[in-house]
Amino acid sequence: MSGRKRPTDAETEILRVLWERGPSTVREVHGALEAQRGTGYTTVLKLMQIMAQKGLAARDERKRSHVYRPLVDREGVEEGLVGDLIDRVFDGSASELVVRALSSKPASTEELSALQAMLGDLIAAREEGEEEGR
Amino acid sequence: MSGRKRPTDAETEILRVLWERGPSTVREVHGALEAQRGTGYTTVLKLMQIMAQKGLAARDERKRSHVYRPLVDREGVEEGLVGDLIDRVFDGSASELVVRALSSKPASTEELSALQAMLGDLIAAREEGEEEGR
DNA sequence: GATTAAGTACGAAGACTTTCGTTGACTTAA
DNA sequence: TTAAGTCAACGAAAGTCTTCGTACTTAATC
Repeated sequence: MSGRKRPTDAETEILRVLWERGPSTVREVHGALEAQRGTGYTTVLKLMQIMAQKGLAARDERKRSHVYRPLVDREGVEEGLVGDLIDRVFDGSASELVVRALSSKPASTEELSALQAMLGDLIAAREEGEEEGR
Repeated sequence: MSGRKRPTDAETEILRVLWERGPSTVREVHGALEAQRGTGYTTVLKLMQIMAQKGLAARDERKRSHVYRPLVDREGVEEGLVGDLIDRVFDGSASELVVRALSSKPASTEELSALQAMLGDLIAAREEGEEEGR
């Protein structure tokens, strides 16, 4: 098995920086992070070392400042985190979670329309597949 | 401030039982839980004591077996958990989370249709409100 | 060469979660 | 009235997460 368990909060935060920036040094990640949070440099360093150990990231040690890159892809991690929440809290029902998501963080009307269209496409695709199956 | 922080995994699991069953004793919660997980009785007891202390639940000590009831409502906790994930992982965008949710746990076609209809209602409601504003 | 700066490595502390054993009190049945 | 069962209360242990101080190394600068 590879990255089965969900990354911790701090790890997720760092992964987001790595996904955003691409391969980065500890200093760069720390710089990106301290804008929002006031974490110390060695804290970020330690976390990234642990992440490398866990297989969440790999590091290139050729340069003096090691360069870290994510070893897990964004989509997969996001799906894992959401899926875990769905299982733990919403009894496995994605649509229950969607309902709560929209009441928690109301989306713009444009986003809602886009979502609606996306659902329409999904449904249409399924109906097509169904017809082919006959 | 009341229940600001998100409940832990174990706490959430117990809250779900309390929401489902209504006010319950430790034994009852333990019974409902051990079907899925093999947690010991005293573990559940301790967790529920902590939850009472944190203000997540209240207990009635009049009977010998104390009866616990949830002090936080399900919708609010669910919104908190989802909202937290949206903030931490999806940059505050609910629709991004929805996309991931549907790829992580594909919903049935019926559910998708229901969701689509719900979005339609939401959008319609907003357009009405907009017109009134003029 | 000596000093400063920038890095990494290490270890440990503190907080939080989860787990359970043990104890003592109370209840019921024999 | 004992014995057996049920329960709450502790306390403590183990695991995880996050944090940072300190020490060591290497590079650049004087």
